[in-house]
Amino acid sequence: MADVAALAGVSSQTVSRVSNGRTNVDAATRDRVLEAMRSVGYQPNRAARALRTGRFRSLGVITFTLSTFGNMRTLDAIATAAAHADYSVTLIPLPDPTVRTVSGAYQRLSEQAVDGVVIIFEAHLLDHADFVLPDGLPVVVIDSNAGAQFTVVDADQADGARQATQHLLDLGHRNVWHIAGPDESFSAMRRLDSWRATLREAGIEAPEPLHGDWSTEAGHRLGLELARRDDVTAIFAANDQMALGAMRALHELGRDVPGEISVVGFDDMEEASSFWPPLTTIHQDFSEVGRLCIEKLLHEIETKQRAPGTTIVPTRLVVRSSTAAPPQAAPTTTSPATP
Amino acid sequence: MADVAALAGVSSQTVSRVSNGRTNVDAATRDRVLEAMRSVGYQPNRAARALRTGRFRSLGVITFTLSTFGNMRTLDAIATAAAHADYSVTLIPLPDPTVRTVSGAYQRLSEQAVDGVVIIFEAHLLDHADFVLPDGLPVVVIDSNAGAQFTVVDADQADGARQATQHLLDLGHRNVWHIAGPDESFSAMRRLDSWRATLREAGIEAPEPLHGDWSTEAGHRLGLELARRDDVTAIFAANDQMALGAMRALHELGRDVPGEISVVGFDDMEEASSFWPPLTTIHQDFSEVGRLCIEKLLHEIETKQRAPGTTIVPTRLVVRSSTAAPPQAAPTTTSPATP
DNA sequence: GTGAAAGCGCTAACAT
DNA sequence: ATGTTAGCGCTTTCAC
Repeated sequence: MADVAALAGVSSQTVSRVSNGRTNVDAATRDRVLEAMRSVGYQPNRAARALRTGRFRSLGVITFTLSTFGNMRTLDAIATAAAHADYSVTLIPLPDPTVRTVSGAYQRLSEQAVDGVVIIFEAHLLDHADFVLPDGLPVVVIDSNAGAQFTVVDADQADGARQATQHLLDLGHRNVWHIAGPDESFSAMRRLDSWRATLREAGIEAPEPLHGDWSTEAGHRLGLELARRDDVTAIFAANDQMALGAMRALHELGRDVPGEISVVGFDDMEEASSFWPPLTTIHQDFSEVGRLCIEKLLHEIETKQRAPGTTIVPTRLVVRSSTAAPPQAAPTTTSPATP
Repeated sequence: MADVAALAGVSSQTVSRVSNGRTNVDAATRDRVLEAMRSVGYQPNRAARALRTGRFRSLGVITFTLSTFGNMRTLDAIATAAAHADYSVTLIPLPDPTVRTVSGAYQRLSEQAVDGVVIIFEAHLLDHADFVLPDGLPVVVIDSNAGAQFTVVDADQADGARQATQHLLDLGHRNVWHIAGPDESFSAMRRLDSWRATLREAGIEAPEPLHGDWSTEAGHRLGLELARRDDVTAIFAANDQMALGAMRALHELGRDVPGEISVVGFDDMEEASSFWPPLTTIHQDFSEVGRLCIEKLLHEIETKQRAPGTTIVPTRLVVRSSTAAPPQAAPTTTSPATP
């Protein structure tokens, strides 16, 4: 910077002003400085700037795994939205809980040079003693019910599960079986609760749900169990991957989808429309969730005000070919009451 | 830091030494400092440290999109390996090329506070005038043929494509059609070249390849074309998603897989084993690619020595149920020559 | 083994 | 519109 200042015949302060796009610089001076910057190959030092301003212009994203479809899509949206606001995104992957306890790494997340963080996992896990967020660091949480304490952004899990279950009921199914996600997942529990509530509203006692870990393998294993029973005509899986695994199990056992058994997923991953049969599922707008996260987070950073509360992004049913009326359902006959 | 020093009754210098784990500190003094740190809630300031040392302990990952399976998995592996070495990972998403040209953002990537970068896209795109990497910044490239100039780590695309094609040939297919990736992709071209070469070695003239953009939609569209021809018995798709789309097209047109037409993919994404039929594909070890990237990059950063060259990670064929002998192939009869 | 002094590159505050 | 001064929190160097 000193070089640039010398070359342009100005003070380093003026160089700083030009570098930061301040307006109170004479046009001619600015050009001279710009030219000097170019010839010297000047590039601001972020560390020095951060040290001085106390701001890193960087956001942290904390997550256990990137390997689920939803987390990845959300991360993509977050990175894009952050870049748009000229913030960089620092990934803070967490080893799984057990390993973490041992290693004691990330004891003070605060060492990370970030102005705020997005957390993509259940907030109650933050209670771990060895996982400490610095006081005052703005935080936005996805997939959580911690709205009272944190700023939360999430897709409408409950309504999505309701739509899925209701769709099956509307088709004439007498009951709907559920392949749920793991207990620790807030979304999994929301979907499960909502599925059960929807059945109850229809006067139906929900069967015992099966629990998987979101993987196709779990879906396959659980699907095999369901496929062997002859009273099952409709399955609502808590995500597309388990739905895919379940459909594979159904195919293996020669059960026709949707002729004998209907299947609905959740997520609407890109591949879902090419599964066989194309999967009826609940569409989640991950991009919008990611975008809103950054919007909220940036707002908290800039205003220095916490704004706890929950923002819900709608989900919607996408009907494709994995659902149909149950085999034993009588065709919809014109009731005598209506001509 | 000054607070800690005062509380422990030592100089800030000693606090620094303890903070950095230097050995030349008296055990008693160290304990006193540690205790003081705890009670004050001390946490080192990364910016100040970076300013002083000139090192950020952060790695950048530059990529166009996270939405392809391979990029995602690679990023996951990179983040994990980097965290292991106590480096953080900064995501540097690039808007698509056209937008980039307009915006002129990322003109100087160097402003990012990173010690080195991993680039997950074709290196020749670096030639764009508005995309400048600072001199001397260590770089590792994935998916590239720029081994002479950069350090490159990649899966063995050529051998994978060879195995896929040969597998189909070994099954008795007289020819193999190819759904290729986009021209700009180095891996796509490697797979295409290798497919063609393998056919040529078998004395077969390769048919005209079809080009998709890696998406299931493209696979579906191109699969429809292929499905309508009656001379096609074997398809090698350049990734699993296009293979999935192609299988959907085949199902829609009532063509049996693998009875009438065999399909092979590339990537071995987690879902592939649950596609219907379970997909025969080429397994890529993304974790190993990511791990090696970081290993190489860290080595370059620490030694300050560039080490151009290409490291290849093996790929392997995973046979599942989407491939079989062609319908018209005569059963393998015992040749008169062998008893 | 420990401390004092200096300065990394930048910008906020004030002065001109 | 531009310059001067000071200092952010740390580590390197050198002295003791």
